[in-house]
Amino acid sequence: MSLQETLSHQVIKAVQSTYHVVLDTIEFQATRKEFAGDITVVIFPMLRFFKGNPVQIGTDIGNYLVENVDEVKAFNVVKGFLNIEIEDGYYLNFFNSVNDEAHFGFKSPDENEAAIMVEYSSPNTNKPLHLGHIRNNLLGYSVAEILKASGKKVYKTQIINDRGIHICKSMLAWKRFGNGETPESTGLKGDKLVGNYYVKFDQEYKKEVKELVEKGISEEEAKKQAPILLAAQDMLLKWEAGDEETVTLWKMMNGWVYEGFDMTYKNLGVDFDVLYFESNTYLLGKEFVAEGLKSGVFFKEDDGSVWCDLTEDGLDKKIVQRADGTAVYMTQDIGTAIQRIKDYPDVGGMVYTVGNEQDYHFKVLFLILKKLGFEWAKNLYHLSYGMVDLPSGKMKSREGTVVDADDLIDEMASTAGEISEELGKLDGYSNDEKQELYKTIGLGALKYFILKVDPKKRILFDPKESIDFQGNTGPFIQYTYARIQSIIRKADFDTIKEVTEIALHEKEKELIKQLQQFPEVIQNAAETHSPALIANYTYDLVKEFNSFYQNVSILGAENENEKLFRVQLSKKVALTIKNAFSLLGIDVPERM
RNA sequence: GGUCGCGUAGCUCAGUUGGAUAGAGCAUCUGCCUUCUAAGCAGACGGUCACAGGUUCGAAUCCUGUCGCGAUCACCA
Repeated sequence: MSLQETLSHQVIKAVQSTYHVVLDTIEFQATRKEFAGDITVVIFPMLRFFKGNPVQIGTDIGNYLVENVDEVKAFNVVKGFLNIEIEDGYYLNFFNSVNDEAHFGFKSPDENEAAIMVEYSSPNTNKPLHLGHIRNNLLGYSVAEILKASGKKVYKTQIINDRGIHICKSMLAWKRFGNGETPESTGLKGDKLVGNYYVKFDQEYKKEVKELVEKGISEEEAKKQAPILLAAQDMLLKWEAGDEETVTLWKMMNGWVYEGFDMTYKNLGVDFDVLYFESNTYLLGKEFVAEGLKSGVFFKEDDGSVWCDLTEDGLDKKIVQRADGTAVYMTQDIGTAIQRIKDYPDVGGMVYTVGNEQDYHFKVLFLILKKLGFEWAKNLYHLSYGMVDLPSGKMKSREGTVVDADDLIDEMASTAGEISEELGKLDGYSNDEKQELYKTIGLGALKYFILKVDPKKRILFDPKESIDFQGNTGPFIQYTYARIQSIIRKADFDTIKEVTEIALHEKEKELIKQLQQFPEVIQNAAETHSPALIANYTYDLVKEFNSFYQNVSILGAENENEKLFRVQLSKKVALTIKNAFSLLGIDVPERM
């Protein structure tokens, strides 16, 4: 039984014996720093069930607890708050009971429980990844790791948008202006090379539109009739018809892009268990559209297009198949979802990491899947996140304001390098070790910067101000970890022995209390799909540790027992930092 | 216009199922490196929680309305 459960039980008994009322639940909160005590019972809610003076009630309960609960040392009452002081022994026992757990706070996956599939990234294959994709990838990866740590089996996946007019534009431009360029011949990353031709297409297209307008054609008409656009559309038709030359070109250029993406994913430290490609799934939804038509979930318009009427659910009518019989985005998403459950029958729910601009789409998708009668449809969750904006507004590729993912990662590492060089604490590190470390720190700063904010809020990123390395940042937390490692390296004695009979320093007690919360924080973060909770928890833990570190000597403790305990406690904090950061996909360094 | 989301210190953000005097970091200012890494610690300054009502013993938190910002309402994805 946890301490809170014990206390809850005893408070109910105390109230029962004095006031003859049986309460259902007792409200607890952590005691505020300015008052003596460790845990606080809020008296106010009790007044609903019986009359009395809150201070008197608190005092009565406090006296009862001191007498009947071993762990309760003392109490004080401030207004309607009963602050309870807990015996050091309780915290010491708790610490010793979890001290040897390698993954304290994590739950191992329950094989009987349904697995969850987490989708993230899911880029188009016509241009490189940018800062927006970084937020998506970090969020999806982190939520997947958090779900795993909370005891779920998880599959990471993505749907790669490998077909459509966008990739045809890059293909066409490359064919016309590329002179056979390849990543090898240019030394460019494949995704960058293909992205360049996407830009080239847009330039040519604009030129043609302008020329047409000068010839007296309306702008609207010109935008539709520009020859290069017509050629791209023609290419898409050829692709759909399976034209060999087109398909070969498509395969080659997509191949370049995948190689480029893989490098970026590797750099970012994210991975996937299974990939889905739109070119494989875009036709899948159609059979379920046919089924939905039969069962009356969908209806057919005179022109042959198929719709779902969602007006009764407060939404609109939504098209699920075009008049010409081809698939729309919705058709494909219906098919992909069903396909995934077929491929992985143990999956009972899915998380879609997609920006909040698609809130409506997913609302509709989930509703349609429910109407089609899929049991798992109630376990679908749209992990909707806010856009990453620049001070100038949205990132626009045509205006060259896009923050490229690879560039940003490199810049972060080189900034980390500059700061490290200035501080000069890396004597004995080889150049390779240094580069590795700079990347760890740079990525730590970037990932923490993005993950510490609530996913649904939009992020303002100012490239000029860059990302901090001090205060509430990734490097600050990494630094604390490195400091602890330094102490552990210096503690050249056996640290296994269990310490029992010591009085806890206030800072030590606070640290243990902080550690105690970790399991609950993980569960909470999993339920709310929020890496920000993990980030904030880790920051609080680290702040607490630094205060301890600066105010209490660890290796210079008064006696061997205390020294041993402080090293153990520091070690545990370091391990918790490492584990918590692993949930955010952030590495920790041994030195920095 | 309809729908959804957001609005907390100069800036970037926390704030648990409603609870004590709303918390951090950055920036500004004070102290602290003959002692375990100063990317740190200790402190100061900084608030009409967008605004107005309502519910409650108690509201940043719940309800209603107003204003501001963003997204969305495609046979695009």
